Amino acid sequence: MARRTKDESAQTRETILDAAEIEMQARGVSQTSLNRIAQRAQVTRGAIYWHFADKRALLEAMVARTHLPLRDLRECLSQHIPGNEPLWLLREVMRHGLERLGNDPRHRRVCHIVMHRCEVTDEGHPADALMRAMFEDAREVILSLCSEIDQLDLLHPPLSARDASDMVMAFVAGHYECVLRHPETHRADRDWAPLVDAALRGLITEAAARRLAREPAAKPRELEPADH
Amino acid sequence: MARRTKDESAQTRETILDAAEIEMQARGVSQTSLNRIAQRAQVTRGAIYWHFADKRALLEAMVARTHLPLRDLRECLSQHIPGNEPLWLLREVMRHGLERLGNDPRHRRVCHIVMHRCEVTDEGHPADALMRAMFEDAREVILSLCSEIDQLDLLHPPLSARDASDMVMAFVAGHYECVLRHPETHRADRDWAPLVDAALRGLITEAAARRLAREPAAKPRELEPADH
DNA sequence: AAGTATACATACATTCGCGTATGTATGTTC
DNA sequence: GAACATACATACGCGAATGTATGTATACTT
Repeated sequence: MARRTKDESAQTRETILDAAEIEMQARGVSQTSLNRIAQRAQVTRGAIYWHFADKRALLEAMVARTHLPLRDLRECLSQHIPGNEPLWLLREVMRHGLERLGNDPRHRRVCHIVMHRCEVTDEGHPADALMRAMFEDAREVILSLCSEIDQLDLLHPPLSARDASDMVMAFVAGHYECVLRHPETHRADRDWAPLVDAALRGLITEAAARRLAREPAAKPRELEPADH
Repeated sequence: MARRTKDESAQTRETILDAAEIEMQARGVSQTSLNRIAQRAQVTRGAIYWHFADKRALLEAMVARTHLPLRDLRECLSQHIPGNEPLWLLREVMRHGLERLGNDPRHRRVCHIVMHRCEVTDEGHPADALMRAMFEDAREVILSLCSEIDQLDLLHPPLSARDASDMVMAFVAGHYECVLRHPETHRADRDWAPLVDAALRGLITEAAARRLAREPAAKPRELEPADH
């Protein structure tokens, strides 16, 4: 068989990406041959080389398919925070970032691959560049929120906005690490709210913490995962 | 040349491990051929196969060379905590775990390799088993400390000992992640004390937090990195 | 209805790294 | 000092994965 219709071709492309996700999650990127991916996708390597230049491009497409810039998340969430207060916004961003681990299996798989199933080299792996882009994107949003919080004098001394940002980044990254690498002991579908509150509580003044505890944030509507 | 003396042989072994550390950190485990390691160590692959069964065994030896069980760290630190109070002990464990990133370059390199330069497969990479062992070892110590803290009624409601343990693990893992993966923005030689205090502050009651703030823990003597 | 571009499948050449088998010179033992 | 074990170096065979070149049937264009 050959020359399917355009829709079917696009479908083939998705099938290949799905197969790559599953195989790479199980065996690691470098241990997953294009042949294995082709077999799972019920095609030959020829099809893969038709749609993607090489394994690197395949990986990039895989990540791009699920990548939701945090900037957009902030935009979206900010519409649901009364008064747009940065502390409440930050709480929602953190909570949503962690809940996505349990809600969005594709995000979870891709993060798993990019974080643990893929070697980083000094010349820069394809996925590494994307990791860094995502990290920088998140850091920019979080640092700006922390700066706003700092300007409201809500940070617990002697913490700076930069310190708070580092803490939040490490908090999220650490829980991603635990959940993805040790799923048997760390479940993703837990209630993250108490942990987010505990993390924030350490960063802000006692007064701010008490206000935060009194006002459990309004739950925003569910966000649809980025389809692109 | 052949048949060096026993000391020289041991020296060769160390040289190979050093070379493996450097190469694997730069290129990733699977992208580092034994040939490259041999070249850097000024030997041939024959020498490597004499000292190690295969690449897996080489990696294991590399990790074993720097692995310091957290259990031992706790033992060691507990001698310097007056009254052996679990909250202060936990603070020292966290602080020391992070400071080791800046102090012990070998530990830092090996952690970098095991966390980011090495693919995890489902059947279990050699380094993965060691990662899990280290993680479990740390979790056991930290969870037991959190349980003690919980029994003293120092945990902020509604947190359980398990919650607190998860938070501490994520805190440390997250900062390891940030420092190792993004060294240009996250330095390891910073002062970790304020961040450790902030993390703990969110986990414990306000009263306990105030007591902790009043008593900056006695700095224990430096620990020598695990040799052998 | 014919021609062309598309969407693959098939076949081939090349490279590369691993493991092992074997060679060899030197320390060590008796 | 002869025999043996050690600590490597050298050489070989192998499989596996990659990239490319080519074949081919079908959709789309005119």
